[in-house]
Amino acid sequence: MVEKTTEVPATPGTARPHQRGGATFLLTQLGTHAADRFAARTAELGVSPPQIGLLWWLRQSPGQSQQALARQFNIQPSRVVTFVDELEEQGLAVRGKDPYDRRVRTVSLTERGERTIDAVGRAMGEHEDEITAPLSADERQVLVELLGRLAEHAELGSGVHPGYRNLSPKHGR
Amino acid sequence: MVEKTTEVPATPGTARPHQRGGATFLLTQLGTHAADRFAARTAELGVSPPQIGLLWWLRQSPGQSQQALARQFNIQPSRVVTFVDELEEQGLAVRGKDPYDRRVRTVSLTERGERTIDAVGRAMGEHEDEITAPLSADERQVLVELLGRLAEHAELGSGVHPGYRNLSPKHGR
DNA sequence: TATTGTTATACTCTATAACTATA
DNA sequence: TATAGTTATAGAGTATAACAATA
Repeated sequence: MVEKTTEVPATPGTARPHQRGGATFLLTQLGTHAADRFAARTAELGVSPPQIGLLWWLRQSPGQSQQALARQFNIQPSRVVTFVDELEEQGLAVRGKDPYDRRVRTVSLTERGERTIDAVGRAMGEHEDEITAPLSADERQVLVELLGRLAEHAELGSGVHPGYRNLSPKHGR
Repeated sequence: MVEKTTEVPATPGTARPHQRGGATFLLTQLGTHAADRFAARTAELGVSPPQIGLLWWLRQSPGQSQQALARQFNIQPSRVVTFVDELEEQGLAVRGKDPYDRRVRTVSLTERGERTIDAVGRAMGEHEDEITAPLSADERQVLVELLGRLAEHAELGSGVHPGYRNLSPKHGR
């Protein structure tokens, strides 16, 4: 797969009845919007949000094995293979060999991958500015503080990626 | 399809690099979490979030044609057929005939559908309380005010359902 | 000819299970 | 026997197109 669709898939799971006002409704609405806009912005750089997650992690922890990546993002090893295949085809990452264990394939960024993730970092800054544009600096700080307390209460780890959740322990049904 | 999985599907579109602090990251994280919890809570009532959207709308606007529902939620008419099929199988809604146009099938709630959507309404209240538990009443008001301004700036309509977005005008790719 | 509802088909994404090569 | 990587298969979910009945 050389190209990859970068739109956020239709997620009926986030549907909600018509109701304004509630903080949770606004959170769902804005969270979806923010993810959409981020995907649209970074699509111009040729990378999708899940790819970005991997690139970001590889920049600070290069040479990881694919198993380590699967554990880090809590996804199936077979998905890692697909993602890394894509990144290699796009020239953003390369697989290497572990000299001590010939089973493992290490993954590192190429120079182009470095440049791309740098550009993504700049896009993230612009994205943050775009989303929080109507707020003053003080108000942004208040918002971050309130949202941070909600996240802490929800026990969302600081580095938890909603897109990489493991769906195995299904609820309901 | 008698039963329906109610988990939020894996949405790599919401993935984000490891970064705390940013308001947009928190919004995505919390929005996803809120949608997950809502789906888990209402799964006990036997309905999924997209079904809830339809039931909610049908309560206040009963007897809608399926075409009207498709326009209202900005989804394909064929999806409406599937959703209404499910609701009928679960005994939550019934199709009727339009006496003036024999092509259209109207959709209305059954008594059981009414009771279910009432229960969903109560669950929404509990859900709101759960998510905003760590905030005082004043703080909740501030949060809603700030989020409301972000939503207004993003031009998100008050009744826009992120889960029912039409994906046709694709961006990127 | 256009519209409503429906069915059929294809495509994407993902989870699971098999398979290989090493250890 | 266990583990890393890979490939193959199957299952949701959804978009698109084709179709029948009616206007």
